[in-house]
Amino acid sequence: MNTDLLLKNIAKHIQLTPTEQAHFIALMKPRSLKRKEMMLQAGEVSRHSTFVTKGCLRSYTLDKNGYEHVLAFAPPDWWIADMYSFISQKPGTLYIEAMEPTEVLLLSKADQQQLYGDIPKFERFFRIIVENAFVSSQQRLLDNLSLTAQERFRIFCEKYPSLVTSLPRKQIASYIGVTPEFFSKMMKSA
Amino acid sequence: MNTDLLLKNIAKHIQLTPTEQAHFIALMKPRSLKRKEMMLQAGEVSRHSTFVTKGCLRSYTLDKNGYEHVLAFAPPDWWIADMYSFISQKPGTLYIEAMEPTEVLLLSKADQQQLYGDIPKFERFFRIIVENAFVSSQQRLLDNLSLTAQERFRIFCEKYPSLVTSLPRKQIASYIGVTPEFFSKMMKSA
DNA sequence: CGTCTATTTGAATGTACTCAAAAGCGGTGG
DNA sequence: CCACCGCTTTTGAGTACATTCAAATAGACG
Repeated sequence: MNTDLLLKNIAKHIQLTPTEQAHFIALMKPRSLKRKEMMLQAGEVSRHSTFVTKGCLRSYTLDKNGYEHVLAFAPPDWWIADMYSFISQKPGTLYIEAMEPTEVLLLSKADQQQLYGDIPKFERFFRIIVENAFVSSQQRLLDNLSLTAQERFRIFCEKYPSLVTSLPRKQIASYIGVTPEFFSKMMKSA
Repeated sequence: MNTDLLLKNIAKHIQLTPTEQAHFIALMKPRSLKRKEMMLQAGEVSRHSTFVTKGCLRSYTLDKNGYEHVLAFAPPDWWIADMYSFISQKPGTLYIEAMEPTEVLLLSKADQQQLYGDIPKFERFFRIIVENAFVSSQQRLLDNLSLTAQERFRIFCEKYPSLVTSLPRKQIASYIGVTPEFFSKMMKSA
């Protein structure tokens, strides 16, 4: 299992001793997912923080008309969860699905809480991760309020250059908040 | 200055000893703002976390056409900041303005960092605050992607019942992402 | 009380959606 | 490795939700 990527991800924000590294890694449980396999379904309780080492996950909701709305993509080196469900331990509203064969490392809620108490540096690490996620989410919200679909797509291209070429257009359309039909027309005229 | 509200706000998530409480309160600097007074301008660096004890703040951006887009309202018992600027200590994009005579308590970035090291419970407190803010932000993003203006307004009414009656409709319109003109028409037909 | 801002109203416009159907592409099994 | 099937992408016509601009009215703060 690819723990190098994870340790480097963590080293961006906190420094761990070799012992702490080993202790932490021992808590991470690997899991492989097939293409289209579900990590989490709406209605379930999210019991883990998930770190992606290979492939790609996406989280989305279904609206009352049955349409999907993509909340996030998680390529390698990203953390993902249904944060609402994870912190409240109540049934969530998100689906998390593998878009291709994917490998993840799972940290259980209990182990994560334990880690916060044992090694406060980890509380700092996850605080920083969530702060950054919050900033991104707010920026995306403002982009949705103030920009056209065309401009939101341009920003998506800048922010996720590798995903632009690898993801189905339908998924990108959903992320930026337009229908696949409109996205197709937009691409032609641009 | 109203430190009771602040101590109760904190007690929702962590327990402090009387000494810790006193130490913390000593770091909070009070400030009064007049109606329409700016706490922060776009282009400035956000140097404090702000806790509102009276009145109401709002954060917003200006788009390239000069239109305002409200990111957040902060009535009493709420924390607010330009999180991007606060964590990066770079010039931000948000304006934070008092909507009415407002009283706040300010915690400087330096003092907050110090607090994280001295009393790890505070790192936990702010982690939890940001986690909740992140969940709200994501939910609002999904609402903007999947609901009509009508439905977003209904959700706003449920979530901020006190603000619905006290805020100018123009501000609510901006928050839910429609023009004041359309908001007016929507209210008539509903 | 006066002025400035918020709100309403109306008409014309635009951006993006819905529905339907054809064309293209890719994964999976034989 | 190929062919088929299913899903993605495209295309077109009609429609809806929301915007823009202009102007009248109402309301609130100093």
